[in-house]
Amino acid sequence: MLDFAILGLLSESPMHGYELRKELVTKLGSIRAAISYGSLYPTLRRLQAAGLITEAGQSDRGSEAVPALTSRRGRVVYKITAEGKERFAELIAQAGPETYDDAGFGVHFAFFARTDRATRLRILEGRRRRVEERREGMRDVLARAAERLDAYTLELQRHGLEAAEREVRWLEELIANERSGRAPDGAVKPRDENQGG
Amino acid sequence: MLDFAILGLLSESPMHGYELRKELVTKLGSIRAAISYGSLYPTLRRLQAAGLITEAGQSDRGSEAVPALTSRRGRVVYKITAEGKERFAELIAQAGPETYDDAGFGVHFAFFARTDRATRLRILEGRRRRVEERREGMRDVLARAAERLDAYTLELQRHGLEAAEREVRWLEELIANERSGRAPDGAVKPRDENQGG
DNA sequence: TTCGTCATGTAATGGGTTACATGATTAC
DNA sequence: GTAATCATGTAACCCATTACATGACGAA
Repeated sequence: MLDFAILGLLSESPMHGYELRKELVTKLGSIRAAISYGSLYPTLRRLQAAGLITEAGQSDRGSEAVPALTSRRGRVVYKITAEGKERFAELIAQAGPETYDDAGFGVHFAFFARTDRATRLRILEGRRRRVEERREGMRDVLARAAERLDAYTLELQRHGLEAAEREVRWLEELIANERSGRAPDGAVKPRDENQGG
Repeated sequence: MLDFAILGLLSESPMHGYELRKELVTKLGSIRAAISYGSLYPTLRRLQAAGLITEAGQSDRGSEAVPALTSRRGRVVYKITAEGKERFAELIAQAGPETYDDAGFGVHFAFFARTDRATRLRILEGRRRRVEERREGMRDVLARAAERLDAYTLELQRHGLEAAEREVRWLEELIANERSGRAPDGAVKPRDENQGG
């Protein structure tokens, strides 16, 4: 999941770890808390060791003046490699069971702008089915075990059920939009969805 | 979290692992998926080793002597001990930061029927604050970074924001009910109709 | 010079999962 | 007597967290 998100962000532009973490918040803030450094930095090293990302040096991207000379420590800017792009393309094309849970779905959705429509549809439909199953489970409990459950437990189930129903409706809308060729904001999408750097 | 839930369920009635897992689903199904056996059974052993639960011995199904030798398979019914009850009382009285995230809040809420009102209020208010912070974060992103984000990322944020707003309203209702001495099932509480479209 | 923020990193740990492996009970 | 389900258990792993530790750098 982290691999996926990092590759995705670095394929938009080179960044250092600290910055990456902030971008992760703006991109995935609605589906998970900020990633910890204890997770982020080892992951960057691992991706680098695997040849999927590489240190960019300081030349490409000057939002500000980069300190001319730093000794050992200092910001390390990473950029994605050709292999990394390949790997990201593989990940973004996946649409299996692991793509339907909260985390997997969220990350995939966050990169839907660079996912082809057929894959988007498969993911949305898989996710819908998954949420419908959860919804049915909760309906079952409410129908089957309501009497022996206390008021708070019931309220929790009702709230969960409502959230599931709402998500299913949301997904149906998104699916309908995909089928009719609209972006989620209702605008008709341009033919080419690739974005420049 | 598992410890908490297991102690809570076993303090209602003795159960074996498999049964416990099913009860966990009906009690916590709205906040997390079913627990795996690879997590459940080792936890039971650990709780037993810690003296918080103990084997209830004779089965409720009338099977007699336990085969003393090699394979001691078969259902193992556990019940809570006095120490376990104490521990559960400690856990249920907690209302700290760890009680405000999704998992912690959900489990605590599921046992609200056995939590005193002051603690319920502290937890609900702490949770509300936590969700409000998330909500503000998402509002911030939408206000600050909307232009440079694609339609799907924005839709994800909007959906997350809406969910957070909804949860805050739900919590406010619950808090108001607690303050006026009503249970969430509407026993005394005049409950609104489900809002329509 | 001390504080706050940016920035990177390691060690220990945690709380689970999946895959594997087997035994006991029930329905046919 | 066998298939399905109930029931328990272990080993290996995974993906992250917290706590700790260092260091650069600008501003008060």
